[in-house]
Formats: sequence, structure tokens, C-alpha cells
Amino acid sequence: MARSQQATPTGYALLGLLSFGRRLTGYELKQFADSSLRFFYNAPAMSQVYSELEKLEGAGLVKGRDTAVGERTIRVHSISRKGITALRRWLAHSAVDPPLLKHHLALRIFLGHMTEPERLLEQVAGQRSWCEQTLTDLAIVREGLEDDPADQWAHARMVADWGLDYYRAELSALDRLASRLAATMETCGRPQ
Amino acid sequence: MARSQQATPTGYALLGLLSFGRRLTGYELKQFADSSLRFFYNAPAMSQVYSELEKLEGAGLVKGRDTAVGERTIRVHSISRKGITALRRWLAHSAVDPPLLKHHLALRIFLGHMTEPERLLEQVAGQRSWCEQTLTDLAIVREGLEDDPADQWAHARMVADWGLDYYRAELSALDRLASRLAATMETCGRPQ
DNA sequence: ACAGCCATGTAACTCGTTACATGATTAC
DNA sequence: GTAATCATGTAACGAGTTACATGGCTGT
Repeated sequence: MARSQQATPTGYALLGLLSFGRRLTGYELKQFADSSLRFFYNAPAMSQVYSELEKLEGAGLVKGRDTAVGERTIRVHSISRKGITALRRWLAHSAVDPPLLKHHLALRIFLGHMTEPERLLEQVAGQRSWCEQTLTDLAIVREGLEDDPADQWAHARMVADWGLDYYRAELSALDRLASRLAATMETCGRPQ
Repeated sequence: MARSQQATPTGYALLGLLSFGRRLTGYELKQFADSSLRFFYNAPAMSQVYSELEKLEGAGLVKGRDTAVGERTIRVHSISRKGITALRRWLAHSAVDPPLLKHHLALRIFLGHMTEPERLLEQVAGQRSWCEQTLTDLAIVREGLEDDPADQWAHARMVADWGLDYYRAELSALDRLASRLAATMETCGRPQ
């Protein structure tokens, strides 16, 4: 029967955010994604959030309800029973693809023979700042997750800690790279 | 002036592969990508290699030449002078985007409250095998890179070693995750 | 003879982005 | 009042994939 996928991975990711049980506007869902998904799974653009929500609603996996808020109405979304079933099925049965990585800095290093070494070091430094910032952001998110081992955020904490590991490793790999680059510059630098 | 990009990042990545100086068919270029780019920058599909080559040639960054090989002709490609300039400029002046990551396993963990813990552990194990395999593949590539510190492969070796760091860290992060999941299963497992 | 690799593409589609457009509400 | 944030979309495009189609060459 293998009916074709009801949603894309990003669609399921958003459905997953709704599976925590809150009723959210598209805007809020985007904020949620930016403080969770973002660290391990490229958060979708605002416009995609809306279009995915439409698709999910079309497939009956999400319920949207127009709600009066003062003068205007906003649309809040929640996962449907069918959505929960579909999500569970997807999580249990679909293949887990290997991580997709596009490491732009690594590409720059790889093509280092076409770049000034000083420029390369700058770019490594830039990446380092970004990585530190991300680590700080993630640490804040992690602190915001209460430590009740029985609640529904237990897995979120695991992923957050995994992410802290991940970005710390990234940071030290970056540092090793930088010292190696620096060493090469001394050894093989401009012939004086 | 900021003339619009002459190529996409993937286009430049392929151009970069040609910057090592070999004359390659599209097919060979794809193989090269699969043994280098692949470890840090999603290697393009065969069909995309051909279409990017066309675009690069259209922009004058690559020269293609039909070459007789026995009965038939194949098309070999090399980087042009203009291509070298464009690549150097791109490497030096374009912004280095942060790494793009879609970690499908992390998403599965994050949504762990919707999955059987046993299933989750299986998926972690699957990821672990993939990671080990990738590490093995990369180690072989690394061995194939001669250790002359002055040659054009010096940076390739740096990236390879960076990659070994990266995948080893991924592996241990995975193991920490697995033991934590196992611990949770014991503590909070099925109420007997 | 047959399998598997070398070699080159086309067509259709999906996923996702940026830029644009609009307007209400809230904080200062 | 005015800037930031909340809120919702549309349109055009770009990047990348899978599936399909073709055929020569190489080793057994």
C-alpha cells in the first residue's frame, strides 16, 4: 500500500513541534523552531512554516482554528489525532538518513591552495565566533529546560546535551585547524 | 558593481575540484567529489555535475574539450584562467556561511516522546554503523594523501584530519547518547 | 554472452529561499 | 508618534533530487 509520504521531513519536524501539545500560531511555531530545531536541523523560513502548515492541515494532520484576539483573529494550530498517528508511524518506520552537512568553511580550507593563508585564518576565526555564539545560545536553551526526568522534555534535554558536545567538538576541531594553518604559515611561509 | 554570482556554491566546489589541475570528464569529477567533498559538503548528484559543468562553461570558467578515445569521443574539462580568477575572488570575498546541518537522528531523539525507546536505540545504533563506515572510508582517503608538506594537497590533508576529528567526535557523542537512553529505559522503563 | 562500469544527458518534480506586500498591536 | 514585534501570506526563483533513457567499453 505504501501510500506516498504525507509530509516532507521538515513537515514532520514541524508536526513534531506541535506534538509537545501547545497550540501555536505560525509565527510562534517559527520561534519554537528557531530555539530548538535550529541547533541540529536547519529551521525553515517563515514562509515555509506557513506553507507546511497548510499542507499538514490539508492532509488532516493539523487542526487550525481562527481565534478572536481583541479586534482581530489569529490562527492557532494543534496536532490532530491523525497527526499523532502519522508522526508516530513516520518516526518508527521511515529510514533515518545520514546527517546532511554542508560545511562551507571546510570547503574553503580544502581549496586553501587558492587562498591567501591570512584570509583563511580570518575565515576560521569568523567560524569560531559563530560557533561560540551558537554554543552560548544553546547553553541558554538548555538551562531553560527543567530537570524533571519524567517529563516530556527529557529527550529535548538529551538532544541539547548532545548539541553541546557537538559544538564543543566543533570548536576544538577548529582550534586544531587554526594552529595547523598557523604552523604551515611559519614553515612554508613566504620565502624571505 | 557586485555583479551577481557567476555560480552557486556547489558550482564553485566543482570548479575548486578542477583547480587541482587535472582534466576530468563529468563522470570522473563526480568520483572525485565522492571521495573528497562528500565528507564535509554534500556531493552533488551525477546529473547536477553535468548541468553545473554546462553552466560553468557558459560563464567561461571551465573549458570543455571533446576528445577521441578509440571510437568515441568523451568531453574532458579543465579550469580556465578566468575560472581561476573567479574562484580566487569567491574564496577571498564571499561570506562564509555557517555550516548547514540536517541531523535526522537528532530530530528523532528530540521527538523521542513519540517513539518506543527500543526503536530509538536501534536508530542510534544504525547511525553509529554509518558513522564508523564513514570514518573508515575517510581514513582510507587520508592514507592515500602523500605527506609532502609543500604540495597542493597540504590543505586536503588538513581537511581530512579535521574530518577524522569530526566523525570521531560524532561517534562518541552518539555513544554518550546511547548510554543515556539506556539509562532512562532502566529508570523510567515500563512500570513492571 | 553477460555483468558491470564508463559516459552523458533530459524531464519532472520537490524542497526551500528571498523578496515583496500588508496591516495590527505593543512598548517607549 | 514611531519603532519593534506580531502575524500572515504570495510570487518568483534557485538548488538539488530521482527516474528515465541511451549506448560504448571491459573483464570474465
